[in-house]
Amino acid sequence: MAQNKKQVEQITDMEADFAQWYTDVCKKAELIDYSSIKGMFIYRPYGYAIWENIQRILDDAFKKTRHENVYLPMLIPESLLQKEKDHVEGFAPECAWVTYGGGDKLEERYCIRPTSETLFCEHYANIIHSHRDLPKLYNQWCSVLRWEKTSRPFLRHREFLWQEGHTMHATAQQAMAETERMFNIYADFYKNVLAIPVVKGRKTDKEKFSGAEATYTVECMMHDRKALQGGTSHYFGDGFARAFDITFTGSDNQLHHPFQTSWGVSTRMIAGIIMVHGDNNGLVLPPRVAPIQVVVIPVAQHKQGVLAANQAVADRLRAAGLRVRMDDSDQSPGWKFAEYEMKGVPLRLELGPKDIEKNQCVLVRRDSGEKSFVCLDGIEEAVKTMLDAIHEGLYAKAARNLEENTYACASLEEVKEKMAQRGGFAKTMWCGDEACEIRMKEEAGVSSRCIPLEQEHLGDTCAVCGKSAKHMVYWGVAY
RNA sequence: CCGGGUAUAGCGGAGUUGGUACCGCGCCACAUUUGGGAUGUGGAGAUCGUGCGUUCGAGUCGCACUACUCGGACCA
Repeated sequence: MAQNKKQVEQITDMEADFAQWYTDVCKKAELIDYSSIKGMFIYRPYGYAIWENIQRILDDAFKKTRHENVYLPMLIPESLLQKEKDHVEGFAPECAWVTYGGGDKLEERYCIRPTSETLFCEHYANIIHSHRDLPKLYNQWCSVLRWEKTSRPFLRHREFLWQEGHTMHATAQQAMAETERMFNIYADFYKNVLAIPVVKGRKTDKEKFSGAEATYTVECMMHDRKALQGGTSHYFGDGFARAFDITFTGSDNQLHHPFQTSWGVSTRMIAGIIMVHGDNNGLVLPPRVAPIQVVVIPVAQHKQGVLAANQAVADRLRAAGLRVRMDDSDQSPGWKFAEYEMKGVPLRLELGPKDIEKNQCVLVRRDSGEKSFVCLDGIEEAVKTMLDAIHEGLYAKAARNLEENTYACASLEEVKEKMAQRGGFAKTMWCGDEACEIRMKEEAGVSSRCIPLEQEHLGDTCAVCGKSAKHMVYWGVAY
């Protein structure tokens, strides 16, 4: 049987070519397919199911914090987009435009939304009149379009799926609290659902969202030690409210501008899952978003009673609330083992005649390959316990990668040298000057990832210019 | 957007000095199998990425375009 190994579609080793490994996993785990337009990807059922699980869990969290879902138009008139100067400068270069309606050229062209701040503002201006109308806590699940020059599955699409929360508040303090609250929901989601450790921090002015006063970010480290921005939460102050003339009458009977936030995560999260947890056998999915948590594989399924026994176990696990697939197709067991490993199913349950005799089954963990014989009595609890253990194991492994590849540097020279050797995150002191940030990019090839909330005192002077330091900053090469 | 590479059946490849295409896997049928990608026999599947051009004749030569891919620049 081993001789047939070469007949199987292989995944490039990540050590040999990480980018190629990533592309192979996306295609071979059947997450994605290409369409005929560059950067426009097809989310296949297995890939989309991951997104559905992410959506469901996040949406529950949003609802618990009293957010409401809405749906706004996909087209934005050019004049509306241009109302906030920084915002339009940030997004106009990558907009796609609709210029014809039917056979007629339009009087004004419409941008296909790259993000919906302007639409939300236009709407909020109509519906917010009194302090009693606040806060407004809206969220939208939709796709957005940005005409990217280069594209890669999940990492950079021209059209991608996301959620964008847009909220309005009576005071700056309330808006700031909302920015932090959603930021924390993202960080918790990464840890508790995706098993991905994050660095929580604030973006520098250079890196923050076009039009925002402050941008908070969760930064993740991939297996190749490059950074991926996992989600952002923005505080807008009242800048947009002023630009869009949104006002409300306060309890003091005076007219005020409300304060605003926006926050979002996208299908890019899936890229993070792949590159944090995956290995040379393919995808490794964290159990809480895995479309299939347990795959049940009958062994010697032609034999009397085997299928029925497998069906019974699968039914019991489903009844216990688990996502289960039983594969009774006529492929050989070995083929199925390899197939579901490539697809990253966290746990495999094998059940054959010998097991049935002993009232047991075989459980095999995807993350470690560890195999154990487990009694069928109480199998539901055993499986749940093991899925939790897998989650913890994945998190611990990713946390180790993050920790081992984050290091302090005292000078630009040191950042340059260490970054070339090992990548990862370099942490240094920084004066707060954009010029130093630009030099860091030009000479060491890294951008500032964030100013971590948890600051460390590494010294008194900026690693670039030697002037008095204001913050400790993380630097890295980002996707 | 800049630079390198690639495009032949679902996938991976071969295709000579230009003559309408071959192999392995996969797919379909049947039989034997079934605890790590099973075996045999038979069968189906391609206007060679798209468009122009050269030629009696183009998978093969030329030009353009598109897409993929790697690197860089740009960008949330």
